[in-house]
Amino acid sequence: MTQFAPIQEQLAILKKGIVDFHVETELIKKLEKSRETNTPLKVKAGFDPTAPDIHLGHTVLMNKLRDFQQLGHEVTFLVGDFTAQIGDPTGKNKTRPPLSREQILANADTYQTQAFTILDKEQTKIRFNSEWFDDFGFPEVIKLCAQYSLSRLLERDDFQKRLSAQQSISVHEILYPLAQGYDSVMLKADIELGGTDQLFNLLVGRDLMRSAGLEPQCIMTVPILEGTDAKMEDGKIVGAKMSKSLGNTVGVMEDPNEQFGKIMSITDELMVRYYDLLSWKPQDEQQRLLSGHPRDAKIALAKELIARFRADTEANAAEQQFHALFNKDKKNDIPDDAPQYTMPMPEGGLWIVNVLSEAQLVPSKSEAKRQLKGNAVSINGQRSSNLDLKLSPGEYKIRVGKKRWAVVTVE
RNA sequence: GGAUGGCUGCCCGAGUGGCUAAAGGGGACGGGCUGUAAACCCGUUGGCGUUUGCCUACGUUGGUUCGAAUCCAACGCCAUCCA
Repeated sequence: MTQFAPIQEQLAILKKGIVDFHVETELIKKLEKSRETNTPLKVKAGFDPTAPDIHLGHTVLMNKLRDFQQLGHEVTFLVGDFTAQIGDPTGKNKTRPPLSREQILANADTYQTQAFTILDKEQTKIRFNSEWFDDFGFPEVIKLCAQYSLSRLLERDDFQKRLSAQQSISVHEILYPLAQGYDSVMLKADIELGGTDQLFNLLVGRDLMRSAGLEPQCIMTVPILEGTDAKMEDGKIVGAKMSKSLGNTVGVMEDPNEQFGKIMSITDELMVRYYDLLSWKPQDEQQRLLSGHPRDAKIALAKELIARFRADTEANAAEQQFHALFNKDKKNDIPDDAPQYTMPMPEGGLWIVNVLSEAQLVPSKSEAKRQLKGNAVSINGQRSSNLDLKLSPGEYKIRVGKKRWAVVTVE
């Protein structure tokens, strides 16, 4: 008896939401064999150990891996600790400082903790590609390079772009796809998953496996999630991918109140996309929510995600916090957990500009003055644009704009 | 090794001797309108001094000049081409 579901059933689940899929007939064969021998398929996904924090963008891939696991297959998390030293060419040509062994291990560790809010620990294996690359000698490098042609490597999209823009390509960059492909050889992966930007690398893996006499891996790519700042233009979502360096992420480990707020602030169109790629709710329920008030649909999404990464109670707390803060119709209230500051009063009163800057509500005194002039500052619910204001002893609830506040006690 | 072009504020980009804290755009922030959405309108966008003021800034270091982002020299970095 096999523990695996019928092929067509599995295929339907696995194909959902996939952008590129190579090659369906091969996957069907693999699934058949898996059923016959009652062995799970080996699903490979790479992870870049330079950034330990995972965000919603990464979870799109995780969600797909989870589908595999729920069907009984085995996920291998490949930590690219060796390849991290090369750096994927897609990035800007900043050379990043090489990470220490400890740093990589620490990153891999936090990464897993976060990943396991989605994935099943039992069905996940962790491997490091330094296992085989640390002792990889120059003769072997030559041998590996001999299996692929330069013209094929240069077909890669961003190499093409750089070539036609007359920008330079370093030699080590073209080795990256080979290294990643070789990982698949070593792991004997049945399937490799990645973002659509990984398609080229994944395909190289197929070729290298073939030349190594192995059955080539199947390939699936998932869409790249747009960051929270993506907007709608001409009926299309336009925006950079979610990435920490762009500051448009919602982190899995982030403060739930922040997560809630960030999700509430995305555009309505982007919300539909987020539902599509992130929600685990059944299709009909998603439809029902999306046909209602967009604000309520966003609330439901925010709660679903926070509950997934944390707990239901935290999701509810975040919702309440949100309502407490913003539903009171601009009462200029500030939350209970506002930062507290106590300041001594100098001769003649404490100047408001100093208060704002010392309470870290603004980055500089000049900025404090600007915000005052811009009518952004409220004190105990009263707007004030008085640059000369001095505070006498007492407690003040001070708010700058919508999102910055503090309680200041003047002694 | 040689030749050429470039290096300006968060980003792009104008600026070829004083009127330049540096046009314009983007982004960001703030205000209005809202659903902490979008769109739209308005304002702000180096720091410090509570005004008039001072300091720092146009790759780096020196120089010319009463005065330099702007002229000169050397160096550094990026890119392209030739070898």
